[in-house]
Amino acid sequence: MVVIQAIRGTRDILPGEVGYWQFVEQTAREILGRAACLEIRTPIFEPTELFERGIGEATDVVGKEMYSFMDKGDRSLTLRPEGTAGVVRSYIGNKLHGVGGLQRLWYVGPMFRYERPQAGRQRQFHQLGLEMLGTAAVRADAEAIALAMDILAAVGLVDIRLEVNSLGTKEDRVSYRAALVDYLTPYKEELDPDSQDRLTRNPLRILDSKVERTQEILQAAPLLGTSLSVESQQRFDRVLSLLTDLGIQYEINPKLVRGLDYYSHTAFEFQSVRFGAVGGGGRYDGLVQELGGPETPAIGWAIGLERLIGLLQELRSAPGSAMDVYIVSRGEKAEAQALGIAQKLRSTGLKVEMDLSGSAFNKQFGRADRSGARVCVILGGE
RNA sequence: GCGAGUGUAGCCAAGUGGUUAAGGCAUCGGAUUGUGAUUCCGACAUUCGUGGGUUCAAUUCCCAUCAUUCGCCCCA
Repeated sequence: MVVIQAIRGTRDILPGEVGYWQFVEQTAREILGRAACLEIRTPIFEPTELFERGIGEATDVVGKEMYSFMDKGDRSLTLRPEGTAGVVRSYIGNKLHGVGGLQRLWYVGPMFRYERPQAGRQRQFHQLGLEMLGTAAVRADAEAIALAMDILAAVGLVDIRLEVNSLGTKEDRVSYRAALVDYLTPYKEELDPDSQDRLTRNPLRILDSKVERTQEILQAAPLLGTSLSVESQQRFDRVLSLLTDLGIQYEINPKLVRGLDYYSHTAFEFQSVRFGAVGGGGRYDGLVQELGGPETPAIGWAIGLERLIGLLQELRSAPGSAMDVYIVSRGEKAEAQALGIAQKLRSTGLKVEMDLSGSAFNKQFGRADRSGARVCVILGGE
């Protein structure tokens, strides 16, 4: 028999690890719930077109990482590569904007990208995300960031660096894009091949190239900040000042450009040493309209749970719950009684494990000890 | 999609072109023992990811394939 194995890039979250997941999810649920955020559960697959229109066809996520397939009705479907597009689709389709303006929606669940697995990267991974739809308030930007930082801190990740930047408006980016292309074009031959390609396709992404020579060239390049309109700059300053008021440390990274097309104004990432970004987000004022909804400003973020938990595992052991009682029994009569007693104790709220082996007492005691139960019930005699 | 490494039991892991593939941990069975600890005995890979090739002979050499790890691209 050939053993069937998990699909490449997927993995099982085994019982020994699942405590971390429950802990993180519960922490997030509490913090977000206290902030009037409502959970939303959307399908894990959507029409391919949703992501093409929402995320942007020029992005790598859409261009080469989508997990797409045709269904029996000849429709092109895609396993969601991120959460925002689906939430926005739902927001529009269910007319959630009619419910009274602002919606703070959060979600957690699997996402899929067809890539080579690597440290901190899988084909199926999980994200926790928040989308605040229907507000352009500067305070919303700070609130969204603060909630994410609260969650990271509450699970114990204190050495996460917050990087922020402003991408300005669409118009700001158009003018910046032109300025950047003007600057880089004379150096075209010296850029790495990827960046040369991006020069026409997606110039802003050249900014976070890791190629040394490319970064040298960028030293003197114009910065996004210089192309911001006065209004955009003022808006950014107000966001920063709110963060400062909240005591949230941040670093401005003028080269921070997010990978998806829909961002504008505030963009941010939560950086770790081991994985790079464990999460990130930003404002996406144009997306809802882009997908056919009413003009709706919005901001959101997502955190990668595999990465978050990977960091957490270095800091603490798995949150778990030992049994309260371990029941040992030997002999036909005692064994028959054991089950009834176990059920009775469980009905009172105790966590009870029953030994089913029927082996010698000292063997059962050994297991009772290792179970971590505080009490051992012994049934049967010699 | 590209580059490099790895693939021997639940886990860690030695090993060699040729009779029975070390060892440790864990597990299981049993014995001893007034502590569930220790000690002792026993069990636990017809087989070395899979398929093919070279060879008189391959776990060991070659090829392919799959998986996995790390890096690039990109991102969570």
